[in-house]
Amino acid sequence: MKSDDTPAVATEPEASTPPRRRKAHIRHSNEAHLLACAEAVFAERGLDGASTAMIAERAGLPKANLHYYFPTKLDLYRRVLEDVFEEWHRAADTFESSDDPADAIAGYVRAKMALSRRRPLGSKVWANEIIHGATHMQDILTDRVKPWMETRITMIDDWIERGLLARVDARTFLFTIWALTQHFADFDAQIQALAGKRALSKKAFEATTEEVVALVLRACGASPVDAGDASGAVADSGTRRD
Amino acid sequence: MKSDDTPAVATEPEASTPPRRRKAHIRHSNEAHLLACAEAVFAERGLDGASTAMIAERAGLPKANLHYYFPTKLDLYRRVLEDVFEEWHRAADTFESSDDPADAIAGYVRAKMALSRRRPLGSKVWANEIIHGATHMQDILTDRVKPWMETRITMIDDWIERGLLARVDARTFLFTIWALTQHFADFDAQIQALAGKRALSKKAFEATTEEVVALVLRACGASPVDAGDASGAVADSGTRRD
DNA sequence: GTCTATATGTTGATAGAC
DNA sequence: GTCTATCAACATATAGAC
Repeated sequence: MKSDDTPAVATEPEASTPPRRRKAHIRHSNEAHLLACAEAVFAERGLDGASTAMIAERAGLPKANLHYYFPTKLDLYRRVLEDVFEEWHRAADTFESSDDPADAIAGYVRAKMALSRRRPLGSKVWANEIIHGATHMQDILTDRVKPWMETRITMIDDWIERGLLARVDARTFLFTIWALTQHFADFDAQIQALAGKRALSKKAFEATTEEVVALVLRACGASPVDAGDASGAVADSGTRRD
Repeated sequence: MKSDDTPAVATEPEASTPPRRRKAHIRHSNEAHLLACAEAVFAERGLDGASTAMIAERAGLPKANLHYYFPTKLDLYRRVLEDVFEEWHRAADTFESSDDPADAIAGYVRAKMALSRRRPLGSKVWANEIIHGATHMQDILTDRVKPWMETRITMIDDWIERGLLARVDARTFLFTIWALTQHFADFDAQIQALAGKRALSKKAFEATTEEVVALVLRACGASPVDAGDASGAVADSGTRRD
């Protein structure tokens, strides 16, 4: 983290690559490496807190080199946001994996949790940008996220009409899934401070994932996909009345 | 917002106030006004993105005056964080308002949603700080939030053992409530972009609040407190099985 | 495609007259 | 308690030799 001499060489070009392709490869490899380092620094410090010098240092390149590949800091930031969106979008496909609501929703929640685990830094950059007004990603939200959301709302409303789901507000329900799953990436510092641990182990994260799946499925009134030990059921008193 | 001449006079001192008290009043009033302006700028831009010049300008005071009241930017930032925590802590008392889990949980969710509505900027400063590692509030988390959480976990586990709640992981369930309720403050830019609206009206926010209450109560297997039109019930097929 | 040196602006913080 | 003038440090971005 505070390394004064990170080598950070990103996949050396092969010896026998022809000149054209080698240059293209260098560009591609340096860009990818810079993007990864930028994602980390933007996640840790935010757009304003991150300096091009910090990103370049982490990448093991001189600052001028960074500006050679990405003319301005904002260009680099935009590219990071777009990358994060593309991965989110791939995970979002899970929603269509099944026509059974419990299946589809559980699958989506698991995919989102896995993403929070695998790429928490991207989630943080995204969250940070939205908190500060989403000024640099209005187009992504309007042109890409919104259309996706509209189709899923139709899907959910259809499930409700067929009696497969409780009468939830579809939009609020989708926000629920996002808020919950991304919380484990964005707020991990708080989770660690309150749980007194350094970081969640793979096993603990999987347990938490199933806990979240169960919470979400109950919240929307979909029955559990596979009955775990005691996941979906109220202890013994069923639906209580006073 | 881009006003070049915000007056921003915070409650003028009364004419007949004795000199001592008047000076004290000036200090108190200026500090409070600066804290409010700082909260807004920190929320919009983050710790690094916010400059003392911006905060001072919004407060209608020269920058040197800000540094007279708050020696460093970090001092000011810390005070904002502490203020936000104190209000959060007051809302958290709602949890103890009833021994009935549905009552207590619904009340807490409503209090948290009301806070998100009334003071979204504070929530954003808090979220921003956690995303970037919570380095300036480790003590608040450890000394104040964690003890609060431990007692509520005991409470929830007790409800579960008495069969009043589904077998949820208490910690994850509390994170669920936080993630969900704070989402409507922190991510409002995304919500507005995706809903295509400027901002949620008071009525719309209240409807969303009840939707969230219903989701949370179902998620933890507590029965609804007061049966609304169709809030807590699965449409007609009850707990479905394939 | 790489990198040293530098131009130009902004930042947090202070000095010191009022 | 107020505020103008100022400073050293650091920011983004570029010039131009290699």
